[in-house]
Amino acid sequence: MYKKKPLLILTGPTAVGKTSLSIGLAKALNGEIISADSMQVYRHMDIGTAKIKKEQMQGIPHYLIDEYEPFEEFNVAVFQARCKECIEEIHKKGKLPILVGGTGFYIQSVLYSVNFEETEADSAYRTELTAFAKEHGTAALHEKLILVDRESAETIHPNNVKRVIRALEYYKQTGQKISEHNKVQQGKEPAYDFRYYALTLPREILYKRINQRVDSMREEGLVEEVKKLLAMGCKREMVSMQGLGYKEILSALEGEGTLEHAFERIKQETRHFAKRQFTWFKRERDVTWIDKGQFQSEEALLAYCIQDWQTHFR
RNA sequence: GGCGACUUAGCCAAGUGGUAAGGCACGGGACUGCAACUCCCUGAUCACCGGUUCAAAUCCGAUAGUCGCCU
Repeated sequence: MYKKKPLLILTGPTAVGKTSLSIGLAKALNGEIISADSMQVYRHMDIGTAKIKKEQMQGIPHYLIDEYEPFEEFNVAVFQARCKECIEEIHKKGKLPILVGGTGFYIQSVLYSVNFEETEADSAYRTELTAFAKEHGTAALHEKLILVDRESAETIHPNNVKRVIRALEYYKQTGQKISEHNKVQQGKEPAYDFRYYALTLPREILYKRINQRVDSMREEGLVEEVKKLLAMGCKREMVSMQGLGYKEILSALEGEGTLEHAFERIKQETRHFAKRQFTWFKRERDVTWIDKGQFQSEEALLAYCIQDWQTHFR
């Protein structure tokens, strides 16, 4: 029995096979799926995000997929709020919410209930600081941070302009140090009876799968998809267009290099992304690793997961 | 068979006498409102042998491999 509300989390690097496993889990455990993916929330971005298709869902309800337009703003705070709503809704139905996706940052935000309420993105201030960094250099920007929040300044590398700006923004809006805020948030305990599964595969196999996936994206018409997005008015600067596969095709279409080259880059950068995901999940506490390579078949893998879940929350 | 060029880390590539730039890849790491983002860290003794020199990746000779041209 559960002491708190149950939550099953399934993650892992891109292209390990989260999607297919998630369907099996949902069916077996009477669950519904919430996507924890920063790109699949956008409509019209199907091929490049390897979004699950309607048929594949097999009737299992999916949340946070196709919920926003590519030009809408979406971020962790929005995700967290929406995700919590979905979890509640699913619980109300007496079903198990299954959070599936590769955006570790998003998963963290809901599992540990990181508090985002107080502040809001201040785009004017952000652009102002970005311009400042461009003019006076990253070191000068970093010095501003040293003045208000020495601790953050020590952790954030001066070249990491984005993070430096966020820390400054936080200070401007709240009058407090983001390092203090983070310290408080880090100590939080999960509000759920959860299991946090991270699927993994040997590097070489994963990389091969990534390459194949990118090839099939090309065959399925990723280029056409990007052209459509362009026709809809999507611009390079939009967060959605920074997605892997989109930014590369976009720049090829705008005359920077060939499509051939673009697809090579997509493969390369997807591998890098997978590596970053490993780094993230490795240091995340409470993760249960599941090496897919250990199992003879999908079924065996699924059976193992189901059993693990049930032995923890019988 | 002859002539010529080339041979620097997994790849690309600077360096032409004073003790090995850089880029990419691989690997590792950070990350608490842009996160599929952004950022950080990490490698060689210069094909091989011999010689010249206080000192050679850099000069000379031999060997091997690669490429080009010639008969």
